[in-house]
Amino acid sequence: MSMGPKQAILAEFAGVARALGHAHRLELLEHLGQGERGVDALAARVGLSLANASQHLQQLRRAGLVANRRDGKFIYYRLADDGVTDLLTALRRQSERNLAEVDRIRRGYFAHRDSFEPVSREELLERVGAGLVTVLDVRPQDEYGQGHLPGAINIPLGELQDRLAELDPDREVIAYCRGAYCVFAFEAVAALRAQGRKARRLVDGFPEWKAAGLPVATSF
Amino acid sequence: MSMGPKQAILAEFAGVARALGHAHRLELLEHLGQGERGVDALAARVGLSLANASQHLQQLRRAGLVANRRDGKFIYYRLADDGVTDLLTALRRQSERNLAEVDRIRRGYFAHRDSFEPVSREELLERVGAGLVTVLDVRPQDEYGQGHLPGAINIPLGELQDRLAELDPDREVIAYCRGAYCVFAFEAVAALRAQGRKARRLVDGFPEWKAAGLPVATSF
DNA sequence: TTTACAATCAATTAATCTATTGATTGACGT
DNA sequence: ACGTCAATCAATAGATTAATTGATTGTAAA
Repeated sequence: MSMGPKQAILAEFAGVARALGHAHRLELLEHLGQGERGVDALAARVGLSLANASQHLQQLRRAGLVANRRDGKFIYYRLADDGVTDLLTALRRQSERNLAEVDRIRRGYFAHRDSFEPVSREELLERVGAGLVTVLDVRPQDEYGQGHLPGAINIPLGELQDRLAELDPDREVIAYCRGAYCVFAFEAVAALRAQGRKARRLVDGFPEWKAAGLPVATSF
Repeated sequence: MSMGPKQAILAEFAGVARALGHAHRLELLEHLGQGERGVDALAARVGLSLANASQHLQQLRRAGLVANRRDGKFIYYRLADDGVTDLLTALRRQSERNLAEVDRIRRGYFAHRDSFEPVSREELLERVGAGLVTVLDVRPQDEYGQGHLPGAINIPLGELQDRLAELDPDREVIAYCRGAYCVFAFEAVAALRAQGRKARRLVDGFPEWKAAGLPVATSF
């Protein structure tokens, strides 16, 4: 079964696409978009067995989408480059355009959908510059530590109720988390609004911010 | 087996990715990037049985990547929108970046690779504006008829040797065909150079030109 | 060395995907 | 109505992929 050069190249492309063709792998990539992670941590977050997560990660590696390094007895995975986030964004855009299904699911789940008009990255930069808003990172602390928006304060979603005092009541909050479909930012906005605060969420999340070449802060 | 909303959305995305995960479907999309096509014509060009092509096309349709219409007893398929080409471009970019394999295949096949530095769309527009170049479309006549670069002349690759007289020997030729991996443009450039002509190829091909929002001419 | 643990590997089963075959549907021309 | 042809549908066998289990490899600490 000989194949022309074009077919061979297309088969390579198809291999990359197939690597994206599984919800668990997309979720792994989403987490890796936050920064480097060990296999065990990834497995726990995505809810996979260790062996299963390992095998999915290896498929991603074979497709050239992620890379890894060993440090002591841990192996850390990361996205191969920022282009991966671009590809994921392209996939999301196209999927959103064509699949009413996505919208249906999201609307069905997030009750007050008019609450969720997202803020663009440009608008966020403007309003931060003018000192008008508080940027809130609702991801777990370790993800925040690995990289976050400059000036963002970190209150993981679970602690939000108890730490409301840390947020200036007179400033609008712009919340973000992992990505466009990370539930945390939606829920944070809902919770803050329930308290009478002004709150919106950033369009998509941290990986897209980083891939757009905007500044990133780290804190350790 | 209940699934959170995020998993459900990611499963939709994965479905779109999986639709791209087969060389035959990518080739079908490449042809559809040229314009509308009937099932039979597509099957013939890609080398599939009619039923097989039909089923692949239906998978693409379920993923929202293509649409179709009926005209008499024929059913014509087309790309759902220009965003599909963007997604394919993103997939190609990422694949190229990571897969040395692609380069190896291409270099193995196209002998004089230094001959093939591509011309950007911007450079082509500039040089056409200055009247310095002849734009050559080497696709089959019917694909040309369905849409081509403004001012391009159409000489299918097979007729190139016999119709060399139609090309001004003092002007450089910029050739293009279906896409970045369409063999025709490479071979046309090689053939023209073998005749002592100046020739280069356009980076990628017609669908990308169209997706970039640049003007398209049709002739029937 | 021994122990412990992170991660991978290997092997299995269940599920899904592919290509082919032959039957069926829908639309045109006679 | 009938035959024809484009395309889809339905059913199948073969191939590929996914998740689980238990064994194995590599590294660090006891």
